[in-house]
Amino acid sequence: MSISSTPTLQPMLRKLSYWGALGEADKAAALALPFKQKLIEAQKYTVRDGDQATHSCVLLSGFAYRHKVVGDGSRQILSINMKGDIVDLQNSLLGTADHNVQALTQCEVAFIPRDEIRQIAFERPNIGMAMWYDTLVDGSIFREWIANVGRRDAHTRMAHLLCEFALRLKVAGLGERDNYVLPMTQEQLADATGLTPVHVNRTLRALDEEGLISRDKREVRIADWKKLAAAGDFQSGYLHLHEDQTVTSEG
Amino acid sequence: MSISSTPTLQPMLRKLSYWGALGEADKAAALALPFKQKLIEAQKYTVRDGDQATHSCVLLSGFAYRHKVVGDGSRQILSINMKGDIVDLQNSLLGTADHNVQALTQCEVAFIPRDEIRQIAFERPNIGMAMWYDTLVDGSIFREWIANVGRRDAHTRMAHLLCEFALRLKVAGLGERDNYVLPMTQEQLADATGLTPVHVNRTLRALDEEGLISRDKREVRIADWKKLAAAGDFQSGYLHLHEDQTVTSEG
DNA sequence: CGACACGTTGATTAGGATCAAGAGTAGTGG
DNA sequence: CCACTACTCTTGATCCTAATCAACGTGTCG
Repeated sequence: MSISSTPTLQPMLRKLSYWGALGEADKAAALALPFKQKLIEAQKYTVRDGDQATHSCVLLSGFAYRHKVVGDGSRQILSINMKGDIVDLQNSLLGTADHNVQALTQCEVAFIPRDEIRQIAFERPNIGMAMWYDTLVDGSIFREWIANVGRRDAHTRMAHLLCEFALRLKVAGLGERDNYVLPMTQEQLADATGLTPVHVNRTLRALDEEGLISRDKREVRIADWKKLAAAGDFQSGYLHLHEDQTVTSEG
Repeated sequence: MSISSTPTLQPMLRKLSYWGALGEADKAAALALPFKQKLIEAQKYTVRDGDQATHSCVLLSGFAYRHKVVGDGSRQILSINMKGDIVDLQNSLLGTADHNVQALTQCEVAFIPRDEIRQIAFERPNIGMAMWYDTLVDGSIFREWIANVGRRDAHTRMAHLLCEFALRLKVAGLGERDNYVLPMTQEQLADATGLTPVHVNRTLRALDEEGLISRDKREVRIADWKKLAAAGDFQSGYLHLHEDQTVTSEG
């Protein structure tokens, strides 16, 4: 199953270290966690709503997303996950998955047994706190998304999403704040924003025509960060990033 | 500051015990946590977006809600909290509050220092896991709310909210599943569902006229649970309740 | 009894959904 | 190598759900 020559949980460690300082012993213990690595094709599920989860998935490369399907068959995307994310720490600790996890692009995923996660979390409080913190930041982003789909109009909503991606991709080392590739179709953007694909298309065009962004395929170029952040009612506090990365209203 | 003759964190302990078995020593340690008790009047804030949080609030009685205010001034309610809830474990652990916490009714609130929470969580893994679990269930409810405001129409959305309250109030020992008092104005229901007060009013009337619920002031009576759950696309899994309380589609 | 918050209802508007169709673009197989 | 296919993106026309605007009723409390 292993793909790369030196499979490693390094991306996860990077993320955890971001949330809280870890000692050398912590880092060694985290890297020593047992895992199975798999290559997941785009569109494949790694977790399905209702599954009894026994493992957590760490994204080593690629993008994944979590979503729910409601009664009439329409889909709501709940979050986008990228390199280093411990996708689904939630599902695995809660036992029963309450949503789906699906590969957005081809992904390398490390599966870590649930019990190993629990154990290291309590044997090594620094790691435990970083993991808890990670799930709390996840929760914070969910709250922002509730406000986004609940109370912002389509134009503001899209601008907000583009700003969030910009910062998160930058922090993950996957792009520049003002220039990145969005690995999603407009249909997926629609499912993330609670809009229709047609309206996403028009909203993006509007943002483009206003000079806030420019697009080439799925590459997004942010012409004026301050203006886009203002248009998107975006304040980065909810991402709980370190100060030097909270480039919200400043250049 | 103490109000009742025997101030106690018992409601919090009840909630934590619900998520995971605690030993006698765990329970004693939890009840021995230092706290300041205050009586909070309805509409008063206990936490404001942006605050540097130093304490967690435990609701000993009454109802509170968490919300965000977006750029155009409109408000999105993120969750309703009730007796026993450790409102804002998130904000206090993350350090900076990313949303507001406001009393819905008059509340008795116990404020526990943040460091005491962290300490007990790692000294007593059972308690730590229960707290983590609690924040994870919170996250699960947020995810469901994203789907609710993002992809369900007003009728379904309201029915879903009424079902959620029914179960949560019952589990908290504050009402019957088929008959409870909803301590919210229609304006607040609107802010929870991403609708307008006028449309909430009409939607409630529609549910009433269809015979799914009946109302008297703010008392809600659910005429036919199965029908309401079906109308609300409600499946209780996301609440992560124990099996005997997952009365979703059955009687 | 007056003030005020909350609930209710009607009339009209608007933001976004839906329906429909054509234009890239990439992959596939003969 | 090119036709075929399928997916994504784009645009136009129309419809509909929920928002907005407005007014009145009801209950409560000082």
